[in-house]
Amino acid sequence: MAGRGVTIADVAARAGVAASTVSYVLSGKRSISPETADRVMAAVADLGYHPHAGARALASRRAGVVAMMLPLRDGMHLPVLMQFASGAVTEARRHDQDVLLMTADEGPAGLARVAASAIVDGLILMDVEVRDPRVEALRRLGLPSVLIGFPADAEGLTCVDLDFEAAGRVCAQYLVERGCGDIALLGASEAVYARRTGFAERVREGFLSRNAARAEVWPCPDDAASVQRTVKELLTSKPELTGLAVHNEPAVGHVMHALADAGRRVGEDFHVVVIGPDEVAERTHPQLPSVLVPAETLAETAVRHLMRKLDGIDVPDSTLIEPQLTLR
Amino acid sequence: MAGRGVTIADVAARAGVAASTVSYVLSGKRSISPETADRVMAAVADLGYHPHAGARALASRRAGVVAMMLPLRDGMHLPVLMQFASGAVTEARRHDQDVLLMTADEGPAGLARVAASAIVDGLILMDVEVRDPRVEALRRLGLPSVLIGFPADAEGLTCVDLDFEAAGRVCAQYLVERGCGDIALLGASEAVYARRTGFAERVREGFLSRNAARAEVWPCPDDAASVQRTVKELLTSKPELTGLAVHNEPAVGHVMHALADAGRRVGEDFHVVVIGPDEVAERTHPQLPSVLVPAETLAETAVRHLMRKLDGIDVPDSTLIEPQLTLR
DNA sequence: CCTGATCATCGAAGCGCTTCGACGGACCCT
DNA sequence: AGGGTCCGTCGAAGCGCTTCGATGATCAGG
Repeated sequence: MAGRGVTIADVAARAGVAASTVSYVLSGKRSISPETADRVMAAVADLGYHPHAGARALASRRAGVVAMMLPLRDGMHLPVLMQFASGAVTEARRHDQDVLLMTADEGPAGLARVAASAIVDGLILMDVEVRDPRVEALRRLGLPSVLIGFPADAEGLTCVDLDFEAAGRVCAQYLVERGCGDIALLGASEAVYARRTGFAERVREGFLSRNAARAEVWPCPDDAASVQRTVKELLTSKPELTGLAVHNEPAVGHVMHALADAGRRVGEDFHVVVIGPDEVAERTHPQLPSVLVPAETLAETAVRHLMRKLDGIDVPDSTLIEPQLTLR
Repeated sequence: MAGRGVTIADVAARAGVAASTVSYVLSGKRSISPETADRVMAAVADLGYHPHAGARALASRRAGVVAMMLPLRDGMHLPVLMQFASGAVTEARRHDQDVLLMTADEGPAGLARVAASAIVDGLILMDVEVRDPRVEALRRLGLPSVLIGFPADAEGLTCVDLDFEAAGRVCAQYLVERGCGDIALLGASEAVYARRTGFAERVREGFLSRNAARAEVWPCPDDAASVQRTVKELLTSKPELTGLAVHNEPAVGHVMHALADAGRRVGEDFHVVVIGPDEVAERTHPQLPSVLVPAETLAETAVRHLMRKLDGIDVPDSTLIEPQLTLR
């Protein structure tokens, strides 16, 4: 009934077996007769026994904890972060692991610390950038890890991310199916393209792959004035444009205004699709179809891959999650 | 330089001392001569030594980890949650502790598990409700803990929260200072009052304490129609009303529309103040002054209190954080 | 009925650390 | 000079678990 202070010896005594036998029942690493196993499990339940995490870590060289490093401070999109954290914790618990939360600003030193102190068995690194000092540290430390996102040099690393190319393709597809003639992708500002080339580039390529002849990609800053201007220029330069994909969260609202100002009726003679979180696509009138970053799935996949690696099972270096188009 | 696999014995050998001496240098629990200490610290740095967390936990009965249980799934206000997590991790690291992330849906069983496995030394429980099964478990387990929020029976527990009564008072004060004659508090729907009486009640009392004769409190659901109706009734029944405090996040936008419909010009002949997150108060035209839930401060205070408790130092059972009014 | 294999269980040896008691030397007091 | 303190350091004993090799017991095959 207690819990606090119950050791494996107590369980062993109550079940009338050796401590090692209890350990084997619990881990299943040697075969134990069903009768003995039952008696042990009953004792465990009676006493409310839980193995001491530290002792277990010391003896087995497995902490039963994985670290999750999140960019907790800056302008990351919050809902995505939460879904991610929630997905990771839930999946980890399914594998009987706990999750240690680290902030990205602990940086490489933080990684070195958790690796050396053996406080965690592995690591999930979120929001990896193209040039990320943590990536080098990771490689040096040899700590099993899974990254969300792709750094410039992913050699030998396990990475998971949304298949952004497919996302671009899905958006183009959607617009073409709606009968749009000319279509365009309104992207992020140049700055974002510069910072994480990979991901914006991949959306562009996917978008253009569908109907390249009549598709264009326009980068665009996200302030109201720039969006207003960009949309105006776009409509002028391509009079037959009737479909627009927007891969720029903060700009979505402004885009809708600019289209309304230009006399386009979205949902009727004009179509818009968003790459971004649900809330953004739901806050407009009319609500827009969207492809979202499936944070929960990403987290689950990352954790699952990490567990595999810890068990010495091979996982693919690179895993791309299929985008899901939500109609509204 | 290595890190992985470096033990205290390696450090001891390199510094030419006994392992226990290294331990004492690191913990400061016995006096060691400066020369020896220097040599040890040099060896630690050279080898990149970090104590093995499991071994340390086993021998010292201190894990160096605290758990943080968050409601990661449901409709909690996200920015608050993130600020909270970020504040807690940062403060914990200052005390050389790590943070284990748990979801509220692990419930009492989760608490029992982490307590019995000694994987954490203490616990921070966020978003405590008036009737919370975890609270009873906590008391039973005797795990050192700090709660954010006040359960019905806080006897013997350490709780931290915003001083909601002061928040109500500050809002009334603000309106009175703006020369408002009659003022009102538009509160949450009855349901919220029912769920966590404490906190809504306390705002009401604070609000009424300032100028009770000319102040009223109106509960209100948060859908557009209800808000529209409530505001209209309010303005009719109190023609001299020129100041309104809104303690109902989702309703704020609707309140502004209703006031505009009624011809009130907020910021000129009418004043509104919000109790809620910054984003809500910033999304209106004009932006509104507001009292926010200081998540980061709450988290830091909670962690600090927990550290104290772990060190056997007394902390107050109940700590109320002063509200801060942000003018805009 | 003996041999060798297989199965279920045990005991002991660590895992890397903290902590307690002990011990020699330096220092102070008389 | 002798006794008592205090200081700095050491060695050994565990913390609670896993894991390895060993040990009986059981059983099939000859």
